[in-house]
Amino acid sequence: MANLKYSRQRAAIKEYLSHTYGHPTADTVYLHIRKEFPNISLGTVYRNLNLLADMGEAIKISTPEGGDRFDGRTAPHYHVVCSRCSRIFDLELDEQHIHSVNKLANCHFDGTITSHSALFYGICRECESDTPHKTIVYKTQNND
Amino acid sequence: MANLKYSRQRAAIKEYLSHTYGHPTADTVYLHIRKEFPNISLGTVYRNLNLLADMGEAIKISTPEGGDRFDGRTAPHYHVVCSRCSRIFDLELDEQHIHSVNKLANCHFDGTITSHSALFYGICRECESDTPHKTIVYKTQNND
DNA sequence: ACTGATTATAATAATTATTACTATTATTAT
DNA sequence: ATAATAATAGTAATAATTATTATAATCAGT
Repeated sequence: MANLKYSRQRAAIKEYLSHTYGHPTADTVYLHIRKEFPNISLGTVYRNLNLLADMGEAIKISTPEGGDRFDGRTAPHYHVVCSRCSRIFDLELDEQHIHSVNKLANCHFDGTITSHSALFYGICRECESDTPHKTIVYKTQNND
Repeated sequence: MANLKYSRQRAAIKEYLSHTYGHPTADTVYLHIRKEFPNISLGTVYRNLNLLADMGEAIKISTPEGGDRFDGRTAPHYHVVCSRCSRIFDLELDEQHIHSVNKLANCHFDGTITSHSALFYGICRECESDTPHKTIVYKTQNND
């Protein structure tokens, strides 16, 4: 197996991830780390983000729109993506609930389930406030 | 508003989606539809898959590895991706459970939650049985 | 059925997101 | 300090998806 060697770039990326709550894309991480390492390359950012995710020191979030996002908070938790502003928020749920869902899923699957991720869709408070009089389409049953 | 016009290509795509359980990628759909429409273009497949998803007549599934997948089964349900063969399976769960999770999430989010998707990770029965020497399945696999 | 308006298509080009390659540099064990 | 090895920057390449455009299919009104 490849032996892991320390690098200041990776340390900076991990440090940045652990202090931001914005669930940044690789490109966003790149733009921030460049302040400290002006010559860092985007490939290095990608490699280290994936490395951290593989080691369980970060989480990779895939959404139907846009590129993958990364989260330095590794304790199991869910995410909400706002359908208006596309920002991603943490959902504060009992961790016990997440484990029980894994168990429940295991009972209904022919194989072995190890983990899961959940992505919720909705409108964040800020976006709700921005357009208070707009018809809320997502709550109607029929679309026309 | 854009008026939707019938197209035989879109009808064939929807028909194919509703009869396959393989959660195909756009490329897989393309390869199948080409049997009936040898001149169909991949762009047409993408446009119609996204159109169907936007209309709620299909579901788009994003996974950390590989391209998006599509599912003609629109009733709320979860998915399991096998970490070995990368195939995606439906998870048979009580639909009531899915609704209750939305409610629970709403109580813990500052905003309004409308829906969610969940992707489980694990090993399918087939891969569990096959032990060490497993065929490598690439992300562009053709499964139906 | 014919005509015109509009949408969809095929073919291709372009874009976006990500990974691969390689010569050089940084880290670490001896 | 030296040597071995992993990581990096810079760049090229790939994969997935979207945009463009001229032509064809659909459909509403005669």
